[in-house]
Amino acid sequence: MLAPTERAKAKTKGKPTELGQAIRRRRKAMGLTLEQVAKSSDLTTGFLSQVERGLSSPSLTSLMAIAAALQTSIEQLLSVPEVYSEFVPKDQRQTYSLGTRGRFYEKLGPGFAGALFHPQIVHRPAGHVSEKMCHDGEAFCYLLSGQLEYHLGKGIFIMSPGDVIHHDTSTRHYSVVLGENEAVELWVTTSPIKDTGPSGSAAE
Amino acid sequence: MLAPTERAKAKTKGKPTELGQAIRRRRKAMGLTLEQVAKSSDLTTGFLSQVERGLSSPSLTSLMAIAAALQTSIEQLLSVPEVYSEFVPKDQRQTYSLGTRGRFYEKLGPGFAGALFHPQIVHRPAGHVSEKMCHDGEAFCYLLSGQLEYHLGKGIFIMSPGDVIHHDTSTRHYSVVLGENEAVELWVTTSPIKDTGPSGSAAE
DNA sequence: TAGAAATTTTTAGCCTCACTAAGAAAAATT
DNA sequence: AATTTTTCTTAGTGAGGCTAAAAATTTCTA
Repeated sequence: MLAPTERAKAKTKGKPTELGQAIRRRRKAMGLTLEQVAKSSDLTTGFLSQVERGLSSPSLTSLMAIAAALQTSIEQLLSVPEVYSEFVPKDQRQTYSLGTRGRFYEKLGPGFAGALFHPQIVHRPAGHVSEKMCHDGEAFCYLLSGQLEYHLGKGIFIMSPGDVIHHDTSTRHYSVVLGENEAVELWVTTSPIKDTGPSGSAAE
Repeated sequence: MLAPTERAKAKTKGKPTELGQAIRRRRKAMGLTLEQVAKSSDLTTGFLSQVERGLSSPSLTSLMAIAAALQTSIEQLLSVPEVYSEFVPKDQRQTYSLGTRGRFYEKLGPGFAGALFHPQIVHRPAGHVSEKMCHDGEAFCYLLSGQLEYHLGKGIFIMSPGDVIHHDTSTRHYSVVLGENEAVELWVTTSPIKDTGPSGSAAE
């Protein structure tokens, strides 16, 4: 157990430094001086300089003011997007098979660092029932082919190709593949696929 | 100009209260006591109680510890998603026409409050050239039909149906519809469509 | 290229508040 | 109803969030 002063010092390390870099990056991208941001955020140039160089950590309220001055959000500043893009032609998708009754994933690129979106295409055979799920995040699904019975909270939807569904994943949800054909689903979720994919496998 | 003490007081209002509620909501959802979270985050129950009730604002470092103890992220705690979901069958998509050379949008539902995703389907005629864009955010595109020449930073990609591209929108980007047929694109972006859609219209 | 102007960094310091420990009160359990 | 658990309250500390002013560095201009 750290002594109080040492504990406080230890807690200063880490994220604030990346935050400072993100703030400077954003400020320069917008062509603003420290003085301009200081004025907009009602802080001083000296403090902003220290924040950007990781020598000081802003309070949440000051961080909000800085984000507003930079016309961005705290979320954007806290996650440091690096310019990394990937184009994935159809024939270069990576395929993952979980060996559970013919269901497999096509992961659509690794995504750039800090990306919010985690896209994938899921193939499921007729009759497949997904695990009932409920977790923080957001999911968007576009049905490419097949037929789904989608259970979302108390609601039940029959999905056909071209249909979409977009919901907060904290609502309990699961789906069943209807008919004689496999279902092909395009998913964009906020959680990495491996952890919480649109369907789990444990209950199957 | 506020006096120093008044200024500090004024800066305490706002977000921290919503943050406190989010923290309590998350903690209760996980069935944890203040004691357990306090232990995991190396803070005291007294402080957490005050944070949850908006009487204190945690430093960024403490907020990180709290988020870790709650197995979530700062981003999740700072944005309070409300449960609102919508299923959109194919034949119920709302269509928006901008009257610019046959391009039109099919907006895929309004999205629930606080949603990060803004999905839409865009139809563009052969030869269409989008505006060159560069703005904060993230975009994912799945090409449903047609052919695109996608310019992303210094890179140029020819997209065919089933191809995807996922990038940070701060990289300059635009696209051209190739061939004799229209292009149909499924987009999921972090910005509302009306503001910064996958293609603008001003330059056309 | 030198000097002026703009911008950023440094320094010293204040005082508020982030956070604690301990006890009281409230809620839950037995 | 008594006990245990959980949350809230209180008093207080000290460090760091943030300032003002000066110094250093960078950029711009003639």
